[in-house]
Amino acid sequence: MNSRRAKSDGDGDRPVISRRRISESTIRRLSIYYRALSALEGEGYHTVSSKDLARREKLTPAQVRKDLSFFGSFGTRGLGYPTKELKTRIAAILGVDQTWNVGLIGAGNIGSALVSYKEFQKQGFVINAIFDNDQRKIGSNHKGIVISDIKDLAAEVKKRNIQIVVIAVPAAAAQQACDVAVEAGIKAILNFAPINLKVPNGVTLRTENMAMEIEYLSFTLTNHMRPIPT
Amino acid sequence: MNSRRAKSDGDGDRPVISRRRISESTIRRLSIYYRALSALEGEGYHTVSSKDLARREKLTPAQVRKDLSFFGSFGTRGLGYPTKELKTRIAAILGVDQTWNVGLIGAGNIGSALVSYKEFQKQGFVINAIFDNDQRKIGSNHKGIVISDIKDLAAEVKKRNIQIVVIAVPAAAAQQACDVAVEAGIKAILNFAPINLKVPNGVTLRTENMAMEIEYLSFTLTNHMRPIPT
DNA sequence: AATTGTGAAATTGTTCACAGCA
DNA sequence: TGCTGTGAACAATTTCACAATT
Repeated sequence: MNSRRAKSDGDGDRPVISRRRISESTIRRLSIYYRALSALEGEGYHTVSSKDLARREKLTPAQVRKDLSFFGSFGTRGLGYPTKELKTRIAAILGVDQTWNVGLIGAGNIGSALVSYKEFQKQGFVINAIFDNDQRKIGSNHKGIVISDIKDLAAEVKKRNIQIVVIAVPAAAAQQACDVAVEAGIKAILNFAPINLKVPNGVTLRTENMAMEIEYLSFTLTNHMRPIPT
Repeated sequence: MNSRRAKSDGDGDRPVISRRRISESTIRRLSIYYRALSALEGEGYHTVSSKDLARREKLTPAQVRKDLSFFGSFGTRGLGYPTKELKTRIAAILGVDQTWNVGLIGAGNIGSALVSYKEFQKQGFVINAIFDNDQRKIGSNHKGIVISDIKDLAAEVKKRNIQIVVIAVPAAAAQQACDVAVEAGIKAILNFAPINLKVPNGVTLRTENMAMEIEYLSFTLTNHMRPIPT
């Protein structure tokens, strides 16, 4: 049943997920499936086929099945996937079946927007600490969260068991903020500054570069191109 | 020197850029090179090699050369690329050598943050219209830009020659906002709502999904994985 | 001596196509 | 019959490796 052939991945044992390295695109699509399943569940579908998911998200059915197959066999031949259960499984794979404590560095425009961003909260990402280096902001209260001095980051990370740090400071200050987070033992960083940060091995960094996306649009407009299907 | 050699798109001749389809990843990296070159120029480098660029952005030299080669031969063997000129060339390719008029739909948290986002302005993306459907917001002034009723979007698009629309409304309202933009003739849309929007052929849509990025982090933390190099 | 530009090779990712099951 | 799960075929992307050039 569980076609999981435990595999060794270098040396020791290796988990569930593996033998083959899961690609970044597969993980991204898992997020997509998760959101689609939430919607489908709300629409009353008890069962969903790879075709349904594919049509809804503009992918191919084979792609959906292949992605899911890396993690196990969740479907029933002839029937499809049980909506609710598949959603639960994907939530477990993505780790959104738990709460993550998130620290935010930077209480500026983007930072403020993120504190109110519903989608984070809905998925269990709870911002419970905000850091800044502006003395005028420190000590003040933002949506019920006190803004701390970035100097106290390590202490707060420990005290509040913060696992993820979001960087929302200007580009010039971003590497320093990143270093502070790494120094405090953080292993996952989401960066909104338009700059390539350096992190040591073992720390996962994702950079959300909004300028890059709008430049892509400008490229297609400039070159009269048909959009490259995403 | 607008090096844009007009091209027909389907049968006839094909431009500079092309004959081979430029991949999305190449375009993204062009944005990266552009930013790196701006920095290098500021640091006083007159010349830069593919190796320099690669090291700086954690890519391979071959990748840099291959990407650039799709658009022409900008370098000198033995020497490298002229920093300033390469930057100018890439700016022309990306279309950031001109000003783009951007309309923003949604005057909420994310929308407000975008209006103040320096990186957009720096690259020539000027938000000069804001739309909302909340009567309390309409008519008020946000950073010098009057908030208009979304009903007037088509008229404003025409009047202000708006070429790009940014959607920053809740997921439930996003498709409708998108339809309005498409109806007004917009060909490039940047969407911040966590939902897969439908657009007709000929319209380029990019979706910036912040939840997806943080879920990726949660995945790596959950699975004790080494980060997949980006 | 150094570095580009680029075919060819290697790798990675996607789609096909079909056996296996419900 | 319908749809999953998956190896094999195919396609796209990246890296290699080297001739060309300064």
